[in-house]
Amino acid sequence: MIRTRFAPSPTGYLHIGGARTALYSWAYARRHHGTFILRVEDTDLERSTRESVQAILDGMNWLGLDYDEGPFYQMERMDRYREVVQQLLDAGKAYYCYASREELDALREEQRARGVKPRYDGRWRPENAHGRTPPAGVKPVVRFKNPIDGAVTFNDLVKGPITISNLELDDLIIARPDGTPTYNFCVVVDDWDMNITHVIRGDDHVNNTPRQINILEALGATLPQYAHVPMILGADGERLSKRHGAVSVMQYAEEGFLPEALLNYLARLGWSHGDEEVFSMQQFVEWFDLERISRSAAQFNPEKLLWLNQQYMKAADPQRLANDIAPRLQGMGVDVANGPALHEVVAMFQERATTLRELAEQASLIYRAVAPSAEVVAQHVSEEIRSALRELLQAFEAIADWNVESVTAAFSGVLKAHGLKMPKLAIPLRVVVYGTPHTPSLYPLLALSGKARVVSTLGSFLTEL
RNA sequence: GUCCCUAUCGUCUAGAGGCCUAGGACAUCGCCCUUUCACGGCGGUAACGCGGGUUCGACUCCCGCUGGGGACGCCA
Repeated sequence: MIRTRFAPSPTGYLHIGGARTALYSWAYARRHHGTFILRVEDTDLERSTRESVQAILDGMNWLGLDYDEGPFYQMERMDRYREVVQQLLDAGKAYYCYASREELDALREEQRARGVKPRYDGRWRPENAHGRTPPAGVKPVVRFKNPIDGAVTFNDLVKGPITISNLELDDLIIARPDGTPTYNFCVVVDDWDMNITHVIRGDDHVNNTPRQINILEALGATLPQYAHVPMILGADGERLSKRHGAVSVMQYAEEGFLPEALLNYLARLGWSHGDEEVFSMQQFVEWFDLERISRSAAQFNPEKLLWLNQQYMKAADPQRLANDIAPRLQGMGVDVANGPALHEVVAMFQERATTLRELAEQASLIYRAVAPSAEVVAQHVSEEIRSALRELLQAFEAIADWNVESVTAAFSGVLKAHGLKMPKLAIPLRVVVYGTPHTPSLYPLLALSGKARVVSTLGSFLTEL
């Protein structure tokens, strides 16, 4: 039975790198009918916040990444960690270290200056410290007794075999003077207790893996399989940060991206199934395979995400999109009640918008008049056109049954009377009624807008001057 | 600095020694469609980092170099 987990620390928002890791972990469990667990690593009291926990939960929820167990919180498992620390101490696999921070800082500095890797030198290891008496009044940390020779090799499911010599490792601190456990230790105990079979996590944990394996072995635990997925870089190839724009998943929600589009993009960023580009989560789960994850970091490409989002927007059910943008329109102060049904408006605009935000803005034109700027008017509406528009207004006013046919007939009549080609009159009319020369196909648009709206906007424009 | 990982168009990638005249997608450029803007259709530009091996034959395997990323906390 496959058991995977996503273990974020609540020190910020769910960012897209974390979201992709969660997605892969989730998909792997789903693919194999296993269990997906959410675990919140909140042992850093300085930086962990309730808001961050909520933000992560919101992000997972918005993406539809549902978990079968959890969320578990490490802060609630303190007793268990202390118990295991004691177990290691009793077994002689961990020991107390009295070295002060200053002492360790000096050691590190000296090692760095010598051009070697900074490591704890094992000065309080029992075999080195015999006869030495602990300094009075110092509360010790607990260190894990890492093997001093040999090497740790594990077969990473995405990167292949990785070997790290124990010479590179040192005796890491597993408990602070106050007894609280540290990260690498909590992870080990949790993965062990939760029977995690596949640890799927970010690339930045590769170097932690041999340490964790050594502890797991000291505990006599069965080792999980590891799969380290590469990082996501910003569009400039640098590590993703705030200055790259949106890094939080919920920010994409606000900007009007569809969760399935983001999911599809993230799935395809660093993983592939032949030439497939647009696919549902159901298909993704069927295809997903850790071996197909690429081994190097990928750059985030906002343009492609936008394109994908548009693909999903075009294919989406208009009613669903209408529900999605209704709150946005309300927020913009647009009253939809007195106009045509929102889903009909959406159907007319959905293939022209790349995001829900854009769709809302475009749809709003149907419900409220936006006066064109004087510049735009000057550019598109000449005196000659103005007289044609007056005639058009009269023709429109005369229409009893306002629909595509009657609007077309009225418009064509004026066109013919003035010897004008379609765009000559269509563009000025767009500008006057909708405030912009760029709109969907004119006749259906006018028909949908309704006689009252068209006639009043056109009428007030013509009487203003 | 030390260790680990990594390397195909600008970007995401396909490629499991001959199928490669290196394919797809985004972006970009051009043409078509057209009632504007989009959508859509067609086409173009564009890549195997470098040097050594191995082999009859390397994008594919090995080594080195270089580039990129990561780790080296009483953070997670």
